[in-house]
Amino acid sequence: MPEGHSVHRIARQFKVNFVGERPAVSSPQGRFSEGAAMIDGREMTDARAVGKQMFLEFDHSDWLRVHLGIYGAWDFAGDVRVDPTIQIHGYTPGHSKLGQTGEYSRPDGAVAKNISALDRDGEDSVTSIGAPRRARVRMAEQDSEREDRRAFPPDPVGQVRVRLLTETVCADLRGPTACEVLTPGEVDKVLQRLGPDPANENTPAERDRFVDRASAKRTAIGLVLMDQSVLAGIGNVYRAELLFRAGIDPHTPANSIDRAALEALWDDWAELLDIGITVGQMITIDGLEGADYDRALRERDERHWVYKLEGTPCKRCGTNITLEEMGNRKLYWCAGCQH
DNA sequence: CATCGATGTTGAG
DNA sequence: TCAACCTCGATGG
Repeated sequence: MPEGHSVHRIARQFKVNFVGERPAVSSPQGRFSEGAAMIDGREMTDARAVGKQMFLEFDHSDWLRVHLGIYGAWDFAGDVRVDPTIQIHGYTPGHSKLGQTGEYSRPDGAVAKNISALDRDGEDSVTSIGAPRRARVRMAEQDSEREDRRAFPPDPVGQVRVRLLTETVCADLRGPTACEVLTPGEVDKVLQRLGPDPANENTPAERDRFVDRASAKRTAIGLVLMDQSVLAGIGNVYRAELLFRAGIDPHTPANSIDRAALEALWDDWAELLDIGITVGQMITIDGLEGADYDRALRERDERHWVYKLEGTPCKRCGTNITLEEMGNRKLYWCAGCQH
């Protein structure tokens, strides 16, 4: 799925295109007709992401909670506005770059240099930022933007669980694991079961919350990082890549890891997440520039250290990358680099 | 064109 | 522990 970064991107798209509007809400597929009727025509007053969950608020009271699960996706259509803080890459024939992103500044004031490579004209790598334009924008595991010549609003394609529709924009949800209307109290209950999310609050206190929860567990750190009640938003890709970057063996019991090392994990996660939100790709190899960076945008193998690279030599030490099962998921790591 | 597998979670057993 | 959820790109014949 979409790990945490995608959900933050989608929430930003809702902020820009729907908050302040009174969308018509329906369930073309029918499986969410009752819930849709509860929020139909009401004003969307907030859009938030916490970990992998998104919450859309209506009339400052009820919330639509959406979890994309492993293959859920949102499709935006119509005159779609792209949030100025995010980039969307995709093949868009004849579509020149609409905006310059320049260097990308992080909340701490530092500048992530490898992002600046985006300001170049690319044949099939396009940075899309700017005014609303007629487009189809898919927000899922892999975001994309295409021209859209269909009439507006488009006929629902496939099983659309929810459609939100304003005069100018349409958002279709398909394949979610969760889609329900909640009261504020019910939302609180969900949030209580979620750990901190550095994209919402990256403070020493929040970092301590993570470190406290993690160091209370003797479970393998590879499992703890996937536990959404410890740290919200990490999935299978970021887990593998974060542990490689930290040089930590995924089997290490969390409670045997230094506080300082756990703090460093939080900091690194905050940084990777930030890049993921901005770029729309899980770029977990640092310092790529120019053609290398462009290649990383297109090819998964070029942006990761270990994920789905089993059997190939580690890019750092040459040891073959290991694949094993951990917690019903595939775990990729380098026995040469991670101890 | 059929089949597989996935960046996730829930809930039955 | 494992199937179900229900989508779709990648893979193979």
